Amino acid sequence: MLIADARTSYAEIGAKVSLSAPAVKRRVDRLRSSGVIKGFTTVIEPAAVGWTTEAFVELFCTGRTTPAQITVATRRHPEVVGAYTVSGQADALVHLRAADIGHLEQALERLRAEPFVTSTRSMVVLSRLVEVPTPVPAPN
Amino acid sequence: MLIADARTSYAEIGAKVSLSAPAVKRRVDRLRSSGVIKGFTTVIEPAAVGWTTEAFVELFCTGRTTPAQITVATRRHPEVVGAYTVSGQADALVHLRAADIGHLEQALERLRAEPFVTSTRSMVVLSRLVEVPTPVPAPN
DNA sequence: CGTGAAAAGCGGACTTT
DNA sequence: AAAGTCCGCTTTTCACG
Repeated sequence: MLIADARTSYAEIGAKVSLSAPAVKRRVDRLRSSGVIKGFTTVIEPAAVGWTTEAFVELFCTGRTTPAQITVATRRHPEVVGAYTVSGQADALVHLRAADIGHLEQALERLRAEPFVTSTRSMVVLSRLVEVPTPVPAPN
Repeated sequence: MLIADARTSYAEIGAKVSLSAPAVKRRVDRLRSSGVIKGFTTVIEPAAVGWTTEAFVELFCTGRTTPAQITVATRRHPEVVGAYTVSGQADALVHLRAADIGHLEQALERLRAEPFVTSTRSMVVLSRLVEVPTPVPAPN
């Protein structure tokens, strides 16, 4: 219920699971401190705040590039909203969000300038078909 | 502030921006109805709920495959947490989350069985380096 | 947009199971 | 160890100016 709406009251959750509001709060607190719940966020429509362009970029890196290096490098670029080391030909996959194509090009140029990047392969997103904010665990 | 913590009180936000709590609520309500704010969610650690494997899969499709077709097909698979039509060799990029490699293999098999899929190219995620839940608009 | 007031929700302390 | 109850305090949400 908190995935569907992070502002759901403890009493309302309690009504669904037959628990008192304080009991629900204690459980949520426990989920937070045990790291299951990482936090509560707001889902924004990127286009509504001027971010209309999105791309996935495969990174090909020099022989001894560590994941840590890629992490610190990609974090420097505000356009990076996701980065993963992957199996396959590429070493990493980077998810970029930019204001427009010009901005994307510029961000990509900066990314390619990183010393360990040997080449890249870009996929510009034409349309977002599906995007689940949080993976919902299968209900029992 | 609601991106950083969706449960921040209106009074606290108001203190930061010099506005009364009701004024903040009215603005948030307006952002919701205008579609800027799509909702409030909880960020879960997938591994904590048993989803330890992740992959990005490029989809190569038959000549006349529509985005709508890909949308309905991918939505049928609960492992799909993201899907995008893209420029480049591939027609679409699909983000999958599964319990383990076996589950991922099975999900991939099901995806490949879709009639319009001619071939796929998978990148299994080795480690998640960066993941921003919501793209934070640059502060002025 | 601010104010003030009513209703709802939160988060302790304490008791019970 | 975890749930329930009680209760003061905060937050939400409304009507009004």
